[in-house]
Amino acid sequence: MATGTIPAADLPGGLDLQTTLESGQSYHWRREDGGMYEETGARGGDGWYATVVDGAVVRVRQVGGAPDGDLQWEATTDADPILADLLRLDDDLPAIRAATPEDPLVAAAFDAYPGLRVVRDPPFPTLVAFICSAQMRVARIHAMQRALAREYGTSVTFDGRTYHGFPSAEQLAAATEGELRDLGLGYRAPYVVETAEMVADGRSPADARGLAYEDAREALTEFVGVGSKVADCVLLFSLDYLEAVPLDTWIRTAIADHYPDCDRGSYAETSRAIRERFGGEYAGYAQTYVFHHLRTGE
DNA sequence: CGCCAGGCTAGCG
DNA sequence: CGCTAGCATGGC
Repeated sequence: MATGTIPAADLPGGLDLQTTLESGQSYHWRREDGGMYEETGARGGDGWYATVVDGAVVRVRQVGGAPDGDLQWEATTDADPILADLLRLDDDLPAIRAATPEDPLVAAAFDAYPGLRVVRDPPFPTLVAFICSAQMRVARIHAMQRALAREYGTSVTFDGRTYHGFPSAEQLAAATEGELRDLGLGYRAPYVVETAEMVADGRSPADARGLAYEDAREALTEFVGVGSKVADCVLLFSLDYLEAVPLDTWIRTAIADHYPDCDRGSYAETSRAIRERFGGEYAGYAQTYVFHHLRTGE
């Protein structure tokens, strides 16, 4: 078993591991202390989180408190580069904030969650998770992804425990709509099966990389169950488009309450307006802070 | 019981 | 183009 420590105090802006993993952007980590990602879950901070990437198990926790406490990890391989990638540890949070126009809501959101980072999750699992996210609460999206991993993913044993990787497109394409409905996916079940089949046939969501932002969003909507909002989530939380601002119910409420002039009617035009209001290049970062701030009730 | 949750698709004008 | 009905499920 490989182990290591990453001093979060050395990262620009630090890291809040729990908030980053439980703020509704990533659905591929599990808290090992039995926590269920309850919306009002206890904020311990000393719990382990685990994920499986390319067959490797990675377990990590933060000791000493966020945002400066050390990250301790245990894994089947060297997890330093994996964690740097998944948690975007190279992002310079103070520089990102400095590039974001400060208004009262944005300032309050940044102040409330120092060390919150946007994640960089693998493309296919992210695509499936956000197809499942339609009209669904965060805790239940987590439950769906756990069920998919348990039923269709490859199991890995590490340190005496069994972990389940998220299923590949081929594994998920072998599922039937009825099976996924039985797992509680509801009307999203056929979307997931059809998109898995598309990816198994060679069309990866990662192919959107390299396209201009709005072209990339259009390209992703070719997958079944993927509209503008889900496409923006995949672009922001997996494909490095930090300017993407997913317009979900919370952000639409924020626009109505705080930026009414940004409501231009259509998704595309409202998206442009709020993206500009949030400073363009890192607008998705501001969106992530505001989303979490509003959703946790302030 | 009604309402809501990180919306999308198909079908219409 | 834009607009809307219908769609599953569980928690409060």
